[in-house]
Amino acid sequence: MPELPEVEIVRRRMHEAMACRRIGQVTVHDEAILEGISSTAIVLKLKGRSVEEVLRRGKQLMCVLDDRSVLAVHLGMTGDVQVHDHPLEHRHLRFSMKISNGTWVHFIDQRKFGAVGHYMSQEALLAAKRLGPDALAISEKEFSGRVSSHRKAIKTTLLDQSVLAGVGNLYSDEMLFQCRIHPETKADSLSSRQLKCLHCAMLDILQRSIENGSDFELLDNKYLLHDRRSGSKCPRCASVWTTVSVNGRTSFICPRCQKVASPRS
DNA sequence: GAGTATGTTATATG
DNA sequence: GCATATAACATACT
Repeated sequence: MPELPEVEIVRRRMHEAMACRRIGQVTVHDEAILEGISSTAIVLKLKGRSVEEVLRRGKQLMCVLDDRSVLAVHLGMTGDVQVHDHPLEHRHLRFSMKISNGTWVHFIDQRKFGAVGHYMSQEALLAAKRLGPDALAISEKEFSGRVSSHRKAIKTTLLDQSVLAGVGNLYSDEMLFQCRIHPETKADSLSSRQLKCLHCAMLDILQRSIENGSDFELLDNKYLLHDRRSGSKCPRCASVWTTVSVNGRTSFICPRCQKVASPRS
């Protein structure tokens, strides 16, 4: 589930549940999801602290505590955070916190690519993870500058969280489709018009997805994500989607609308 | 069994 | 050391 819009939805849920409240009991159900810290150590860091706010940079969630340190939560491929008024029995439950108003915040993650950690400050976290500017906050000028400074494929560049943070496999496909750019086009060969189009398409699809609760069925059918399945068709020219592997990730493209723009050298 | 999955990162290569 | 490419991580499903 989680690219920027899904993570933003989780952030709002966590902020609502935790902001201006105190963390009580902390339970690590599976130590494998902790990054660089032991169960006992993270419990000591969190228990009794109050949460000031829950922030997000790209796909990284950050609970800012009253000592300025940060509880970092990353959803990985299959992570989710649920708020309940009770403890939870769940096969994939990895981490839980009881909050001072009596609710519980539960981190669930089937595949365990997600992570929970603790950092001395937001800056320490952002530096350690080498996260670029957030995709919703980056200006067109900065987007164009950063993206076009790489010579690898545009798709790979958009997925590189140190270039900009938040875009994943599905949303990058959408942006490239909207702008009719082939995912293997070299990033540094894009025109300023194409870069501008990508920035615009990025904001559009990310914002729309947040508003829709990231339910792709609610998107207009001009979007690839509305029906991103093999066998279905490009809404512009009715060609059947093709898939191509870029950087080891499956990419959906329209074979007619998204031609390879740069000759391979 | 093979292939695939919305993410990140360690390791290899040039 | 840097930019880029690829494998690996854990688990479930088709």
